[in-house]
Amino acid sequence: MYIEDVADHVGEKIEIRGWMFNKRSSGKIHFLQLRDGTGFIQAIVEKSSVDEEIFQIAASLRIESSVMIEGIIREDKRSPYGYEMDVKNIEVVQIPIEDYPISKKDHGVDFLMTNRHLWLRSKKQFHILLTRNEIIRAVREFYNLKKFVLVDTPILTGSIGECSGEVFDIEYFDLGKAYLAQTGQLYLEAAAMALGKVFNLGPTFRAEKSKTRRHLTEFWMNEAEMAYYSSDDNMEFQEELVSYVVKKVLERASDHLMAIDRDLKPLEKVKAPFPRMSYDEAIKLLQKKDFDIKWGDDIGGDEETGISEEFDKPVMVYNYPRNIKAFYMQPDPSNPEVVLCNDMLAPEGYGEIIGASQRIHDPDLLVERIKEFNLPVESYDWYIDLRKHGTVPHSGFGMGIERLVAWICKLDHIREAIPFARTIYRIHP
RNA sequence: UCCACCAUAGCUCAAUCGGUAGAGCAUCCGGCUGUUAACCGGAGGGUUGUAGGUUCAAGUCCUACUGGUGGAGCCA
Repeated sequence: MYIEDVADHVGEKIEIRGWMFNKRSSGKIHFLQLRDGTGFIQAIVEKSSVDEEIFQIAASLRIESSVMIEGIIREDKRSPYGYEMDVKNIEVVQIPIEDYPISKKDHGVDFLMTNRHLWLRSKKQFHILLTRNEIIRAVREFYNLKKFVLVDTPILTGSIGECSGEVFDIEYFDLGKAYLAQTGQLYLEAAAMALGKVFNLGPTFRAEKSKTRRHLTEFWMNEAEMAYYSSDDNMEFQEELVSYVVKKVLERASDHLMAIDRDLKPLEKVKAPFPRMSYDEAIKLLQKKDFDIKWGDDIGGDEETGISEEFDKPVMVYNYPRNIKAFYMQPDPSNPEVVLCNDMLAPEGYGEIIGASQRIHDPDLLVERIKEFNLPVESYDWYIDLRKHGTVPHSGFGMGIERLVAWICKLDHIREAIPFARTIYRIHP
């Protein structure tokens, strides 16, 4: 029997198997706070209504004792959970052999991350992880609904993906260096030519020495690639995806969000269509707001916030200068200085959650651009080859799962959006 | 890689101008039949990150190092 189901068993004697995360005692009564992974409940042990032996066992329980407790479920308005259990029997699995390091008072970031394996048991982390679970479920659901095919892209790669940032490398038998994937995009482009509309969802790795609340060295990304999609089709699809995910999370996880004091009102406004703003317009807006920025500069974190605070929905900034974007992005036919791309900026200061573009489909242009970026043409042989066999315009994007979770849960830092965060100076636990 | 900040009890923090190291929580003992980070009384718990320097005297000032945190660049 799980705690989430107790409402259906009022008046019955049931057994809960879990952990005691807190205890309060008053000499002749113990209040045991229990957790079993599905919820929380308070179990009452009264000296006058149980055997002396059971009462003594309750007295001996320490924080995080693992227990199997039998009792009768009762509705009770005094309980924050609405239900309580009158204990009849306690079977101890283990009484902890060391003090539990995570106390009821505040802790620092360093200490909590060092104890991440235990920190996961805390209430806030419980609610965040269950919300993450619903977010990922909704993402997968949306792609299935839209008849996309899941294509799992490799994590070990030979050539370097975007060749932008730093990569992790490892020795790969007699073949020299292999690299941990920074993106599955190139592989999804190949798959889109076979299957039309494809997506992936998996870990990606960036060895950049970023130390901010928005960066991890290992993070989960959802990427999609659609044959015959223009940049406009791409943007329309992204706003549908994000609207769907937020809607489903509100349906299925609003209890978790409220438990961590997430105000639901801003999320309820997240419905397609989203506002769109060209890079040109964004620069003008930022200049009007006294940012020190000119046409051709990239839009940084503070600037992103400057733009997104103008709207109460995610905003899509499109068509950036070609020089500050990746080599594979399709130039705008009406203005070759910009490329057909877009970033989606989440509201409430959370910044970029999606990076997207239409990809170059012309083989000659692609080679030209690879050379322009001083990249080794040889390592892109199969990528270029795709353009020689029935090439078509196509578009796609990557969405950062942890950034999505951080925004939806309104977290201060992305490290709480993933069970075991990998940051530049931390790989343990 | 660069910039800024932090390091004192198991945890979170205090310690005035450089002058004998403190509190809450946790732990242990005792009390309490409705507690909600329970509460009340008592006890134990310290080479102030490491190494050097200035000084009659350093947790406090200076230098280096180590570890951590936030940010820039880069990105999801």
